[in-house]
Amino acid sequence: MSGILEARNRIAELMAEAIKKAKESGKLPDVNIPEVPLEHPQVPSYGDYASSLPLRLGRLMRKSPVEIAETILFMLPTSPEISKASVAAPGFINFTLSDEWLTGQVDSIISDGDDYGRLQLGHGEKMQLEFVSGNPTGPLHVGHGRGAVLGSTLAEVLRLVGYDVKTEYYINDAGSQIANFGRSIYARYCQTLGVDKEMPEGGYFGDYVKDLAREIVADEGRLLLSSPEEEALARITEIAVRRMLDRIKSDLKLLGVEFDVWFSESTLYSSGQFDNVMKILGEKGYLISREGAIWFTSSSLGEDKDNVLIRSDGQPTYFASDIAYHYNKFVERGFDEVIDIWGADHQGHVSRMKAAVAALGIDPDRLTIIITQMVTLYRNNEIVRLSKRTGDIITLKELIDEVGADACRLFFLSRAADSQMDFDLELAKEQSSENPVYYIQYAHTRTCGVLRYAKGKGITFDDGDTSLLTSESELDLIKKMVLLPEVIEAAAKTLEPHHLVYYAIDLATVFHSFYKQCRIISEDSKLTKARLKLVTAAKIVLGKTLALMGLNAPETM
RNA sequence: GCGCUUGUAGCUCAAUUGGAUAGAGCGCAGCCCUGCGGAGGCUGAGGUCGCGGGUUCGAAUCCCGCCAAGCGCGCCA
Repeated sequence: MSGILEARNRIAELMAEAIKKAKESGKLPDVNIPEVPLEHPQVPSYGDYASSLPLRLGRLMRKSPVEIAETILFMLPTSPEISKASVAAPGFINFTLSDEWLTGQVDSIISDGDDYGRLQLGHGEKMQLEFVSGNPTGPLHVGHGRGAVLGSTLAEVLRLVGYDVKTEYYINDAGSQIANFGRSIYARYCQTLGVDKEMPEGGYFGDYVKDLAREIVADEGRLLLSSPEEEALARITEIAVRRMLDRIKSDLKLLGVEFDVWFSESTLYSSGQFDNVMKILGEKGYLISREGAIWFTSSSLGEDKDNVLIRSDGQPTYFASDIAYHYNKFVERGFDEVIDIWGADHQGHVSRMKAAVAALGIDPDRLTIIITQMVTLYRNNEIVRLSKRTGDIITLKELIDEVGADACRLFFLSRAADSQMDFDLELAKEQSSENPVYYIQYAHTRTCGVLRYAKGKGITFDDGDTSLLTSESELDLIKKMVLLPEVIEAAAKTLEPHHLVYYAIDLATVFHSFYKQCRIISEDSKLTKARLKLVTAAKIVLGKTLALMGLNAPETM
């Protein structure tokens, strides 16, 4: 366990011990004590941790919270982590971490190195994280980018805290939309070769469809015109989907997002898993035949209506294959927990998916669905819906090309998933020099610069004594560095990695402030060595935070 | 109409999940280079936390009711 969490636990233990002793000696009534709450006071002068436990015990114990707090404080054992504990109205106990403990953490961070922040929360539990999963019928758009950044960051965080995480992209390569896409490509293919062929109704009219058709013409020539239409259609669909997927993969790679598994929907059918799951649902009595279709009786599970699984034309719906897919995740592949990240347009699907999982006899609490709200693009305060270049919807690639991958990631990451976000393209570019991403990265390059300079001067500092770090800006920096494990813990528990962004900005701020305040390499060789250790540790923490967010940690800028 | 999500500084967003004086970036008004990288540091102005009730020691946070925005409500995915 990392330092700060040990210290925090220690404080909770000390309090529990104090209360126990107070109860035994009759100074406090014998009531059950809830878990000790510990938080960071808003005002730094109050201390590093505060507990409101006395306030909560007030009613239970029928005593004034201040009195309870004073009794606990009186009984509180001393501990090297804590230099000061005090009572504050209306019933808080405030704790200050000792300078000795804090400066000792610098050495501890250095020895942890890249493992700094590693926790054991997951205990190797098998967890699957599915995200993006955009249909291979078109390029990824901006909203997919948000899910991609959230998902990939979450995966890193959850791995770091001890989950066995697999990331997965579900490829909807079966069903009516794929058929429709194939017919659209086929029509464009024919048209490109001067053969009259109408686009299907509700087909894909984007320019990328024409581009794809032209690519296929370039590769295959007129060959497919001579095949029977059904055969040509199948072949063209296959080629087009593969090409679309390649493009999706490369767009994601630009954002630094890669997947462990690309799962094909059509394998659910070819392997018989789909039929098996339908059979199970039928045996459990959740299927009903009505109006020529087969329905999932979700209303019996508290949903507001039933849902069609097999259409009257015999074709399964997307929902049906998604049920089979989730059965595959939990039962066939044995994931303990599954997290799906979906766009806002899928939120109507959430509760019925959970109902379906429950119907299959799987505890629906093992499935967590995160909905990311919409991204609205702006340019100079005007909403941008369509790309000037193609006239189509703005693609993820265009966004990355325009603002850069790091800025793109940081921006997407800095908003909680459930709040809609506005993304002003001009602002993102204009501010590029003032952008938080550069501010954070610059802090990292500064650590590198100093360490380079020290190395050039032949300074070694393995024997540096960190207890010499006593100035306010040094201790403020250490206090912030020490918090990373707590931030990671919070991000993992709430599945909200946006905390990392705010932490990174705070960390960069205290580092820049320290850098301004303290001359690192000076005539005082002992202090120089101590400060170089501090800079080394700061580099580790900044680097780790950037890496977790999937941002570059440049040595120079 | 029903469901989900959101409403916090001029703008974009946080708030350790019920805690003490609600914070940051941008923007705005100033100040700081005799420094290892100024892509930096420091200071200031700016808030009825959408509105109204309620719950309790304590509410931006929980409950109820309004108002507003986004997304759903298909034998599309």
